[in-house]
Amino acid sequence: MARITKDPEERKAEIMNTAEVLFSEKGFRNVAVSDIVKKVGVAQGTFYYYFNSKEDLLNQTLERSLDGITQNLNLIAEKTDMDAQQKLQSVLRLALLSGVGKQNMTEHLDNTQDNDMHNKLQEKFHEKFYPVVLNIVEQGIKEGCFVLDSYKEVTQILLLGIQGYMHAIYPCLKDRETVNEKMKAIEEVITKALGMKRDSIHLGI
Amino acid sequence: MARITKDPEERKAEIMNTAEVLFSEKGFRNVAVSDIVKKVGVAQGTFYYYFNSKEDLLNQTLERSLDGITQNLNLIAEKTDMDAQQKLQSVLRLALLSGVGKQNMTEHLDNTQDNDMHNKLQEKFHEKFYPVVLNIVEQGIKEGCFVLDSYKEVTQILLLGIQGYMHAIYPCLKDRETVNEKMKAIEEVITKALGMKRDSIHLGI
Amino acid sequence: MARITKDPEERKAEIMNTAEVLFSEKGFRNVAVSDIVKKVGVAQGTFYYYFNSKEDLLNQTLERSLDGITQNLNLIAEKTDMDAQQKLQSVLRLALLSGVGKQNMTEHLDNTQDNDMHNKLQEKFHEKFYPVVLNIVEQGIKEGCFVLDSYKEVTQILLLGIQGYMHAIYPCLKDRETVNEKMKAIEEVITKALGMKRDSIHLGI
Amino acid sequence: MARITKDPEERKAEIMNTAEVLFSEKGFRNVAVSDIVKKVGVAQGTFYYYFNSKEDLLNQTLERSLDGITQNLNLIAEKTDMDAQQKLQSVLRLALLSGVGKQNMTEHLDNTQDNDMHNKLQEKFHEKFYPVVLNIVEQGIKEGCFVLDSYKEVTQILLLGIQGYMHAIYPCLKDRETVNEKMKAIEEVITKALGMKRDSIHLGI
DNA sequence: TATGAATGAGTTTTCATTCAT
DNA sequence: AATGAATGAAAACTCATTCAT
Repeated sequence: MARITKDPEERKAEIMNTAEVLFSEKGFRNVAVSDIVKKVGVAQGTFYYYFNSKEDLLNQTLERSLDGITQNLNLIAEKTDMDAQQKLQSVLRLALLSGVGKQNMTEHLDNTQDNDMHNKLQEKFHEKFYPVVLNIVEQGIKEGCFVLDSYKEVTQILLLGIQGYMHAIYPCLKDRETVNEKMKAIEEVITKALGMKRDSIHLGI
Repeated sequence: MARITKDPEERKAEIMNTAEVLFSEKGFRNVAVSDIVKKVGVAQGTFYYYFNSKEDLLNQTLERSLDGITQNLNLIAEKTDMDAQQKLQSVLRLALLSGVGKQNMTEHLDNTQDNDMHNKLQEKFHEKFYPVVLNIVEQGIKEGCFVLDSYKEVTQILLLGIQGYMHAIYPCLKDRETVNEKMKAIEEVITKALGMKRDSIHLGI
Repeated sequence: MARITKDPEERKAEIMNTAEVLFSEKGFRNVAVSDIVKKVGVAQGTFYYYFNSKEDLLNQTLERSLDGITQNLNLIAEKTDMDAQQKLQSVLRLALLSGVGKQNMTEHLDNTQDNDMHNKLQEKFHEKFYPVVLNIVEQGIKEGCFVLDSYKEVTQILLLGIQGYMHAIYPCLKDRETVNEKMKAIEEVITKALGMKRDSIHLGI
Repeated sequence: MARITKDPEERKAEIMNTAEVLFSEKGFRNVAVSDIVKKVGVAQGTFYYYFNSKEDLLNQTLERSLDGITQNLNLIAEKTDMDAQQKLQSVLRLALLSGVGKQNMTEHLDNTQDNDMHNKLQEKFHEKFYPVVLNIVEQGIKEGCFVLDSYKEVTQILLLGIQGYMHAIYPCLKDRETVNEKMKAIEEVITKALGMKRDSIHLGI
């Protein structure tokens, strides 16, 4: 077959894009490397020139897809003109919204199919997200607008709860009304658990 | 090979026990049916005499391993001589403690290995646990000792958060001190999120 | 389970009846011994008390289902008040008609599924049918109403042709009109190949 | 094991050839894919690189084995310098002769073993053969050298009869004498059933 | 960089049959 | 006559990965 040489970066991106689509359609486990290369139009071996393994591809794909959010997350966190509560609100909205986006990587999967990928995504997300939020919480405590004791642990519990909750309710998020209702619940837990004094944060759309 | 006939219940339990051990050692995906039967000392066919598939075995095993807790959970929930706060405390302690026990099914796994089983267990656990807790929360609201709005959602978020948290910190639960520290965090979230008036619940050991 | 003892013949017949139904529904290969015993309501072992093997069951079942026709076939063949042509006609009608009946043992099968059974049936049928027809043909030659040289071979070819043809067209035999049309073709071949002088035989309905 | 790369076409042919031999020796059902690859000396996976399934291999093998005849069949059918009777004779000889050759795919089988393959071959053969012969018969009717009514059906019956007959007598075809005897029978049926005016066709060797 | 043929271990599942009771 | 638990061989297919070119 004709040998088509491309810019390596381009080629790699091509593979990752295709994989991302296939993974979200059929689940990591159910997508064979051969499926990916077939769709991209390259040889089996080419894949292994760019990635060490299928697992490696998954990692890179997930990593890449979190990079965007992470950057924005950090941007917010570093703002000096926002108080902790404002930051928290922004950061949560961003995460929740993009979470919905990220969802497209997993939404078609019934549970059995592909927990691997979903878990990994969750985990990686938590890894990026937790430090940022923790930072904000610390700021909030210093500023006196959050009041809580085991703030590290509580923050972790809250984030994990929200993540799990979002995962559980994704299928139900059809209309704005439902979304807002769910968001209200999240607001409530956060507000109370962080011991916010003033008014609560607002996440609805 | 010598044909050893046993009481069906016994044989089935034998298989399930062995499977439980192997699953926790190597992960569901990494245990072949052939591994199980080899260890039990029966023929491959015998396995399929008792279970429709490997998946079926997993379901039954998990189900069985939750049965005990579920019963106790319900026992507590139905008590008439405990107020909501007492019930909640008991129920959480039970879950947390047994959760530690349940851990033996997953403790040896590094993360990559076996999300299938773990997720399924989580899910099944949540299915059993959530209704019970929800009931208690409703009771607490009626009794006036819990104060919160979106109680259904908040309860769900809290439970998922705790589950996720427990999962995340299992490797760290070495000494009583650490455990108590983590428990304190859980107490704090719960107490605040449910808007408990009086003193908080206590989960430490 | 309750042990229900029955008259052996009855029990055996019960199994054969059930098997016949299942075979015709799903094909010999696709019916497991366990399916049969389950439906009959006896134990696996009971099956092997009555039959040496699954194959044995098939043979006996087919044999039994051909016995009826064979008897009738012989009855006709032995008549002394019919000439060869009349006999041939009767015999063919009988076979064709019962063939349609026999069809219920194979009609639901797509070709891949179960040629074993069908071939065996065909073969057994031919074994019973051929001698009878051959006999009639010989009579016809003596009587002078059939004129042909290699009568043994020609008879065989004709019968095999008809069998194959019937098999091929079974799916099309919806209405009387179609049937008659097909029968006419059979009449034509027979009449010509056997070199019948007088008018032809008639098989339509 | 040493990795030996070959021209794909060659490798595929190699597999098909080996399969053809094994199938004819032991029957399709009784040949495992592992048998084939072992004999060819390639890995199991290699097989599935070239064929989608064992069934697929069978189809391709049979198809290939009919290709030669089919081409010759058509060549004859399209001749303009032969009358229908000549064509029919040529076509039948070709089929009968090659049929004997084709026999190597099934000759070692006792009846139980392998109807799948044989039926499929028969069917595929009929599919190719029937249209050609039908065409010739139509030509013959136009030319006036064949006289019959339900020519389509009659042709089908004749071909199926001959096919079945050939199958039945293969084991007996030892010497030229026997063959000629059987051929004579075929000639007779054909000649009579098609209502040939002039002298009959001749198939002997 | 890229190809694509080749690898081969690994897995679930089916089912006819046996046999101790 | 009947049970039903137990057997175990067999078999098709998958797919991540390798490697000679």
